[in-house]
Amino acid sequence: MNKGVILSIDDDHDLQTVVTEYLQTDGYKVLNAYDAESAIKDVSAIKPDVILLDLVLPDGEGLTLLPQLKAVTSSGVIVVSGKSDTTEKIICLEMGADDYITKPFEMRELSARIKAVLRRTHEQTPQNTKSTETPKDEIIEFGEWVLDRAQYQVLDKGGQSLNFTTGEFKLLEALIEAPNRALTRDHLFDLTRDGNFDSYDRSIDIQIARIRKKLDNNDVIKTVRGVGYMYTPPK
Amino acid sequence: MNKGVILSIDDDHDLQTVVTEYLQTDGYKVLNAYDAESAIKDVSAIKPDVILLDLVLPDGEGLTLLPQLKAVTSSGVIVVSGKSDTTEKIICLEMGADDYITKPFEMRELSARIKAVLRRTHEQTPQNTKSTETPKDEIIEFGEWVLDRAQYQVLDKGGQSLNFTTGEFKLLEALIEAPNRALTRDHLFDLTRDGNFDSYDRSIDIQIARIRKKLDNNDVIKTVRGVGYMYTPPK
DNA sequence: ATGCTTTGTTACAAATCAGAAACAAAGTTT
DNA sequence: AAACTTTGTTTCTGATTTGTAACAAAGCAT
Repeated sequence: MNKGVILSIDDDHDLQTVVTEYLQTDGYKVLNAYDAESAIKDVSAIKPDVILLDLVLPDGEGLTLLPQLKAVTSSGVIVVSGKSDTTEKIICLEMGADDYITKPFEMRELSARIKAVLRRTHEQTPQNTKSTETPKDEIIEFGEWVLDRAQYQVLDKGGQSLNFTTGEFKLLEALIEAPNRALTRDHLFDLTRDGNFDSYDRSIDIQIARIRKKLDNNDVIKTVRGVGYMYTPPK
Repeated sequence: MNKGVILSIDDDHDLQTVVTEYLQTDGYKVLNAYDAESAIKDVSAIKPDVILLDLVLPDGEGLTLLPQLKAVTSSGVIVVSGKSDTTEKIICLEMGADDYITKPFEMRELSARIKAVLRRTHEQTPQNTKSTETPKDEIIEFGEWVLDRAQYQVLDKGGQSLNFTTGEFKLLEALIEAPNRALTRDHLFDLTRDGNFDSYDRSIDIQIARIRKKLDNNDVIKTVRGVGYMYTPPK
């Protein structure tokens, strides 16, 4: 079985080995590149289905490689980065990356993401049905607001931006993705940031308060005492 | 808070001690096993949420234990190994391990991985005590009421919330999950809170009384004299 | 019945929880 | 470096939740 061709561009040979072996047993053909120059060559030669791009490359910034790659091929690109920095993530996604994964990651997660990217990139090109269809909702409307995932923004229906910070955005997104379900602070913490949650941490509470304020103190986010918070679709 | 039950299978008693103490202060219940035989017994008896499996065990290879464990339970398994060998790691993951950690490791890392595994395994099987019923038993109807686990609420059939506190909710949930079975106060205490139950503690009684009141003094919760309480499905 | 034990009820006190505000720390931009 | 943004900490406060104590009621045995 060949599920697809993957080009892994990474300076870190150990990681390369692990990733390659795993993905091969998982049914993919895997090719390796260790620097930008050979990567570009490989890409135009073989047109892989998915490209794994580590941002730390020997011959310069991997970030500059991203647009070059997108120029030569329509492959899906998953950026691999050591930083779990959200702004970098956004930059990458804006530059055309299809997904973003931070080290250290688990092979299964990588595999799942590859599968997802493959599905998305292949959905766009099978015949000409309707190219307007998006696999995942980029925009979620709720009440008088709109959550725009493409731009990481929350807007009111007039199109006015509500100046959500990234942290606030992610938290709201996490809540909205599980409507009518009470999520613990611990869980919300997990979903929106790295690190460990300890029970005296009130930061989620604060952020909820800030979100509520920006949403005009509407009660879309209910507090579930002793548990956490819950989003309830308005109207 | 009880975040979950962990079974640590390890020959190395010193490591066991350190790990156990740390995880307990971290909010988990931790059980120990020192060889394959007792491990299997323990697993089928208690169905832990996560299993820590050290590959070096006295009575043979721990690796052969892995599939046996997966056969008896759906617990997440984290393999602990002295070798940082990648192929071994892959083998473990292919055999069904959910994660892999190499010695020496930091407690915080272990904790983070446990949390991640818990999250994943619980996403797959959300509270599946009865595996024969619907996979998502988020809502349990009983008599004229509904127990909604997603929202941590008890409602009447009209959809009106009965304002259960989280403590009351958990207690009712514990009872309902074991219908027609008398549960001791001790057990109920264990199921719903942390700390030690002492025999003069009447708090369970009080909470039962409050639940009954909110359920309109119906007799869904029967008292079993000298033992504790029992939920009997109405109608 | 008569004690004795167990459970239910009530009132009250203690503990816990979440919101708000003010402030501090960290990260960005200029 | 200075100004600004974003995020987290601390403290205070009111409200809810929970536990304790005392007593009443019910169950059980003789």
